[in-house]
Amino acid sequence: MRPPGSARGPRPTSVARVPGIDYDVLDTLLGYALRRAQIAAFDAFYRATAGHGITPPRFTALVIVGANPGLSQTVLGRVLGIARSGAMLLTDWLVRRKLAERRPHPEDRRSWGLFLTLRGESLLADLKRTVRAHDGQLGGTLTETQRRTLLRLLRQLAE
Amino acid sequence: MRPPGSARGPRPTSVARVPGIDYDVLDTLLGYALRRAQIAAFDAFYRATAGHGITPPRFTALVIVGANPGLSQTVLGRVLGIARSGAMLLTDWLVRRKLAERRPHPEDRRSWGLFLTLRGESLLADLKRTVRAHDGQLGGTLTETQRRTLLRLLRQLAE
DNA sequence: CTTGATTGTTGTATAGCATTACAATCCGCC
DNA sequence: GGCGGATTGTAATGCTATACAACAATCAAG
Repeated sequence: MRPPGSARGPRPTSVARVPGIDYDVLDTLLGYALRRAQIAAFDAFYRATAGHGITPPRFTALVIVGANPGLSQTVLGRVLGIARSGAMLLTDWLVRRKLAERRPHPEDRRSWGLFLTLRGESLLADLKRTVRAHDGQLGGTLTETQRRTLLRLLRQLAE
Repeated sequence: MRPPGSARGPRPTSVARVPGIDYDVLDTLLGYALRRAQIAAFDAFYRATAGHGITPPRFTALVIVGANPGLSQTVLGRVLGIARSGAMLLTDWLVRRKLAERRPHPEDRRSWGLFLTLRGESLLADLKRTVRAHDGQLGGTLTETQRRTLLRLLRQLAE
């Protein structure tokens, strides 16, 4: 049984193929291959951040706030592709964990500037290391060249 | 206002990069590139299936049932990587839309065999065409060779 | 025939969003 | 300088897609 408030994070979905099943057209679709690959990536991410309650959007938020101190919640939401209300909930979570803080924006009294706390900086540094390590292992069977090719093609795909 | 039961499907998340933002380490992570690419792929899928209320898992379910008639809900769940209860809800949706039906399994009175209806077969044929077309356009700027390379690398990544 | 596993089902809970509405504030224009 | 429209954060509400646990019916193995 899971204590409701504990840092647990989501459970990774299985990526294993079921033997004896015909996957038909799915095997020719980029979209489906992307989904499977992303499940594997999520699995690696989950292992890297186990126990911290960190999810991909939360990690992204930490990185973005860390690299762009003082940005507003609205901008954070746009970066993450979520609504303002969602960006606020996400920020609430970071603030509650004392990883980030809202400071009054010097030039706009409607908005906050977001900053990492020392604790946030430190956690982010740790996370960057482990996430990068697990992301590297992700292409376990991929050579460094293949990895770079994949990265380039993915980026090109997303325009 | 959305009529609750209408076929509407989820809204695609934006994939656009926000100018003036430093994405820091994210740009070196396969996991992040995968996420962005998948958003683009989902967008293409959404356009392909607009108005049918079809989501990726539903499409996958249609394809799998179509190519493996008579399979059970439990197996369908395993293929999709979801719990049995979820597979049941998904099946309920297909049955309600008269796209699939449950027939008593000849050898196991606990389970159902899943089959597409004629309507399901026909919709699936349509969907395969449009989804494949949009999936092809997905790599708009990708050459056919690049597309095949990407597919191969993605498959290798997911083992 | 009994014991343990499996299947579908139901009920309950949760996370993660969206949508809408609102007050405070900003900005451009008269 | 003041007014109207846009923008910001926030709150309230709701939905969707999942999970998990518990249950009866059924199967399978000894």
